[in-house]
Amino acid sequence: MTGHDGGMTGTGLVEDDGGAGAAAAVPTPARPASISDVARAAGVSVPTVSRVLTGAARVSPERRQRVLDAIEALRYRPSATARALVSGRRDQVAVMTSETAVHGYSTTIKGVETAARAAGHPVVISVVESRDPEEIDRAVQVALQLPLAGIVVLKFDAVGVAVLDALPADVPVVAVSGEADGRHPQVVLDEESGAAELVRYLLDLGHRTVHHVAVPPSRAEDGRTTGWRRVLEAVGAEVPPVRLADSFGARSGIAIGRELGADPGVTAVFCGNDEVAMGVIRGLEEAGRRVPEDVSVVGFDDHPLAEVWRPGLTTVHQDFEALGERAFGLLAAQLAGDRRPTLSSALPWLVRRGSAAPPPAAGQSRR
Amino acid sequence: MTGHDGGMTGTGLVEDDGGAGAAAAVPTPARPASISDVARAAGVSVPTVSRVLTGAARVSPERRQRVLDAIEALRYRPSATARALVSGRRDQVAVMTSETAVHGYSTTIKGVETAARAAGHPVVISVVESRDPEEIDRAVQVALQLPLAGIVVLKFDAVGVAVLDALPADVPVVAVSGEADGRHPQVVLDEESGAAELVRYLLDLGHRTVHHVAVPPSRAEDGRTTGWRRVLEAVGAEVPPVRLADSFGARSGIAIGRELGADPGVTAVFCGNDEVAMGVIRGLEEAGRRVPEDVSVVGFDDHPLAEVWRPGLTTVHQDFEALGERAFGLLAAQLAGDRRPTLSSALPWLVRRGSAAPPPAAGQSRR
DNA sequence: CTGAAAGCGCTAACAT
DNA sequence: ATGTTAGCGCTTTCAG
Repeated sequence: MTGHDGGMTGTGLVEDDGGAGAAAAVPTPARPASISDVARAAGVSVPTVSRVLTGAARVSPERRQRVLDAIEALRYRPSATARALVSGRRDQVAVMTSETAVHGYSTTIKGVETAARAAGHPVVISVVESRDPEEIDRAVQVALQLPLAGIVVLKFDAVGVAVLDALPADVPVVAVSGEADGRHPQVVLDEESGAAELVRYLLDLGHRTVHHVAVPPSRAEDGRTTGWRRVLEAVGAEVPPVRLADSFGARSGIAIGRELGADPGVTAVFCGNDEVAMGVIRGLEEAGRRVPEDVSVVGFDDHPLAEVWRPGLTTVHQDFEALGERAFGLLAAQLAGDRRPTLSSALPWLVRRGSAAPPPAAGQSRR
Repeated sequence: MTGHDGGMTGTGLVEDDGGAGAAAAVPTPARPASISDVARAAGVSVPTVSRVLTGAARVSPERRQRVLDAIEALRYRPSATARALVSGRRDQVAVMTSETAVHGYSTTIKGVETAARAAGHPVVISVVESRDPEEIDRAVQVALQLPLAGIVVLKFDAVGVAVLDALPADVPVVAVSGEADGRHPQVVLDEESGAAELVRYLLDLGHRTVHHVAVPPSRAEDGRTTGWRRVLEAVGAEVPPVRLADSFGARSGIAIGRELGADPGVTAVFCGNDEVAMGVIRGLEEAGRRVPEDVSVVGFDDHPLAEVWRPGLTTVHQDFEALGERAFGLLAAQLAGDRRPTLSSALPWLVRRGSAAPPPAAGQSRR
C-alpha cells in the first residue's frame, strides 16, 4: 500500500492539559452517569427512569419532568450494552464484504447504511479479504459476538459465497447479488438480462460477434457472462473465448486491451465492469485502434466516471444503492417475523453513450 | 437516487421449512449456549470457564480441556455485550463521516477498518449527511450509546468539523485531515505542500499562472487552495479567482471546463481533486481545447482511474489508506494511555503523467 | 488452582 | 402510577 517515498513526519505538538487554564470548574467524572445516578438525582426509583426512557409505561408528568431534568443535568446516556443484555434485543447490522472501496461494493454498503440508519440500526462493517477458511471463521466469530440484529452478506464474489456458507442458520441473514441459493432472502440485480441487452445492442449495430472480458466471478460464471453467451448462441454467432481480468480495477484491462487490439477480428468488446472497460479502451488505443471507430467497447455498472470518460462509456446501469436499501428491507422484514426466503430482483438498464458504434465498413473486419 | 424505470420484481420463492426433511436431529436451541451451560456441561464453575476463555488465570490442563470440549460441543460463543457490561471495556471503533462512496473517504475508511480489524476492533460506520444540528446530534447520541473504544472523525469537509464540535470531551477521538485544531490527536496529509509542488511544476513548465477549481472545503479555504495561492503570490504571478466545484464529482467539473475553455488566457488548471479534473478536461475538450497541447490540467489525490485516463492525469498522490491506518494508530495510542494531542502529518507526492505540458508557443496564450 | 459471591446498567415481571 | 425484586451473561474480587 505505502512503500513509496512520501516522507512521514511524526510531529509532537505537545499541549499541556492542566495548564494555567481558564475555568477549572468541570470535574469530568471518570465514570459516565448511570441510570441509578439519574434516579437518585430525580428522587425516583430506577424503573421509573427506565419507563420515561423507553415509554414502556406511563409516568406522572411531574416525576417525568424531574427525570428529564436529571438526565439533562447529568448528561446521561443510556448504555446500549446493558439494554441489549437485559432485553435480548440486538440492533446492529453487520455488512460482511470482501471490499469496501470498489464502486459496486461501496455504493451498496452506502445503501444498506442509509436504510439501516433510517430505521435506527447502527451498521458495522466486517471485511473478509480472502477465502481462507481461518480468516472467514475468525470474521464470523467476531461478528457473531456483536449485538447483532442481522447480517447482510455481499455476494458479488467468491468470498461472499464462502462467508454465507460459514454463517450459522440461527442468525437473520440476507444475501446480496450472485446466484439465488434459496437458503436466504436475497436481493439481486438481473445481470443476465442487462448483459443480454447490451450484447443484442452491439449485434444490432452490425457486429458479427462480441468479445468478452470478465471480472472475477462469484461462481464458475456470473450473470454477465451467461447473458453474453446466451445471446451469441441464440443468434448463432461465434462465441470467442472469455478473457478474465484479474481484478475489478482498470489496470487489469490495459494489457487485455492491447492484446485485443492486435487481433483485427475484434470489433466489439463487452467488459465485466466499467473500470475494466476503461482499461481496455486505453490498451486498445495504445495498440493503435480507435474507439468506437475501429472497435466498440461497452462496460457494466454505470460507474460515476463512465459518463465523463471520452468517449462516453456505453454501459448498463446498476442501481447499487437501491440494492443495498432493498437488502436492509429484506432483513427488516425477516426481523419482523417474515419467515420464507424471498428473492427480490431488479432490472438494470442500458445507457447508450459514445463508446459503441457500428463496426468498420463490412468485410474490413475479417481481412 | 432511484426513480428511473428499471422494473422491480418481487418474487415469492417460498420454501417450506419443516418439510419431509432429512435428519430431523438438530433441535436448534432457540437460545444460544451461555457460559453457565458450558460450565454445567464441563462440570466446572462459571468462573473457571471464564478463566479459560480470557486466560486471566491458570486452569488445570484436564479441566481446561473439558471446558474446551464443552465449548465446541455447544457451539458456544461468548457474548461481547455481557463482557463489555461487566468489564467496562468497549471495543468498537466508530467512523463518523459525511460520505462513504467517494474515493478519499472510502479508501480512508478502508484503512481504518484494516488496522482496527488487525487489532480486534469491530468498526461501525456512522454517516452524517449534513450540518443540520439535529442530525448531528442524533448521530452523536446513537454513536455514544454503542460500546465504543473511540471515534475516528473524517474531517475532509465542513460536516466533519461540525461533528467534532458536537462530540463530548470524554470519548477518545481522532480527527482525520483538515486543519489541525490541537484539541484532538489528528492525522493529516500535507495538502498545502502537495499543491505547492504541483503549481511549481506547472510554473516551471512555462505557464504564466495557474487557474484553480476548488472542491468543497472543510473551512474557508483548504490546504490545496492555500498551497496554490502561496506559490503564485511568492513568484508574483497573477492569482486568478477561484472557481468552486459544487461537489467532489466529475460532473461538477464539466461546466467549469467549458467556461475555462472559452478563456484563451487559461493555459493551466489545477483542480481540487481528480474527478473534477476529469470533468474539467471533458468540458475543455467540448469547448475545443486540447489537453495538454492547449491547456494543462492537473488533479489531486491520484484516483485509481487517473492513470488510465487519457491523457494520464498528472496529480499528487495521497495515501488515504495509510491515512486511515495512522488514524487508528493514534486512537490505539490514546487508548493505551497516551494523553497529549498528537499531530501526524504525511507528505503526498507528485505523479507526472501526460495531462500537463508546456504552454502553447509564447505569446499565443495572450493574444 | 478453584468455587462462591457480588455486581456491571438496565428492563421485566410483580406487587402495590 | 410507582417501587421492589429478579436476573440478562459475564468478569472480578475474595476465600479457600
